[in-house]
Amino acid sequence: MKVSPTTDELPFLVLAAANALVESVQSAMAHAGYTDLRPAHGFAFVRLAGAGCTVGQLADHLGVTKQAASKLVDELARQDYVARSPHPDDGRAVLVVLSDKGRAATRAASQAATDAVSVWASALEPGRIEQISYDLSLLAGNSGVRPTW
Amino acid sequence: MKVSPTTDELPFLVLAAANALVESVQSAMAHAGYTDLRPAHGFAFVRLAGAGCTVGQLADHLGVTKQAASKLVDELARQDYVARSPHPDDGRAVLVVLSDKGRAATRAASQAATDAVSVWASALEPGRIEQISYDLSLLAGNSGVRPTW
DNA sequence: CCCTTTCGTCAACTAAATTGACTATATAGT
DNA sequence: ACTATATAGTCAATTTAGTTGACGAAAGGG
Repeated sequence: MKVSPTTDELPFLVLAAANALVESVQSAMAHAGYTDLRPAHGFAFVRLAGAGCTVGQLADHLGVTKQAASKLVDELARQDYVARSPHPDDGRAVLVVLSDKGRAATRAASQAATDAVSVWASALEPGRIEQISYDLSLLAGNSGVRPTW
Repeated sequence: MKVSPTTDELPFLVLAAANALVESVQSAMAHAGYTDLRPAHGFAFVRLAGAGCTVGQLADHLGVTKQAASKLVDELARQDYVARSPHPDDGRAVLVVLSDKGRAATRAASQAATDAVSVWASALEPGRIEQISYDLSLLAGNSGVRPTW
């Protein structure tokens, strides 16, 4: 099958764009004083926002084992970003919830991400963003946000 | 600043699209029998294709230390994907070049990536790909392809 | 020629995941 | 109600992919 030269570069562009985005958020967070948070923590916050979730659900979201998720929660709890609370419906389970500090960090990260794409969006023709969102959602399928590599 | 709901999801879409792409290539490679290669190796092949490069150049390309790159080359050499040859111009340097097997793997990976975006492209309106390439290149800036997280 | 820098590798250590084993709780079958 | 099995989470040991530090060999500039 014949493809345009552009098509060949596209995989690299998608990768590079994702990197640029994460680096931008990471840099903004570091600048805001959150030097003890890595991107993986940000991905966890996404799932924890709202009512929180169990360790197992967090593990599924991140695409790692329950043990790894448990360690991540340990870390975040030690730094006061989250708290473990007993699960109301299941005595075995642990409900992990964001603390005030955790919610503040989540807001900062979310804002940083929105800023990054806003700057980008302003460099594009109006309406292009909606197109791109739709197009990317086709490529994304049901993949999670967490890179497994 | 006010942003559309779409803008908020965009960061996740970009990440998910990148993941889907890498997973697709990885899966195709595994299916083709390359079960001993990880995405990091693929990123190395990109740089090695053509005349090859030194360990230091590879390290720069991958965004890791020279020591880490040296280990990666060890691994690839043990599996016969690359060979170390003396550098023609610099007695200290090592020129790392792809073997026949390495070139075959590189072609397979490249084809898998092209296939993935081709399938995607065929689901989009004609001409949209060129727009997306341009738009993504703005977001990508000069970021490399290798995630540092 | 030295003196300094650069290229690559060896070694030891670290970070973040894995697999395996175990306890406590929940749930299904009889 | 009682036993059997499955599930949630954690502890421990191991693996993996990277790091920092130290070094020898070759290059290059006073």
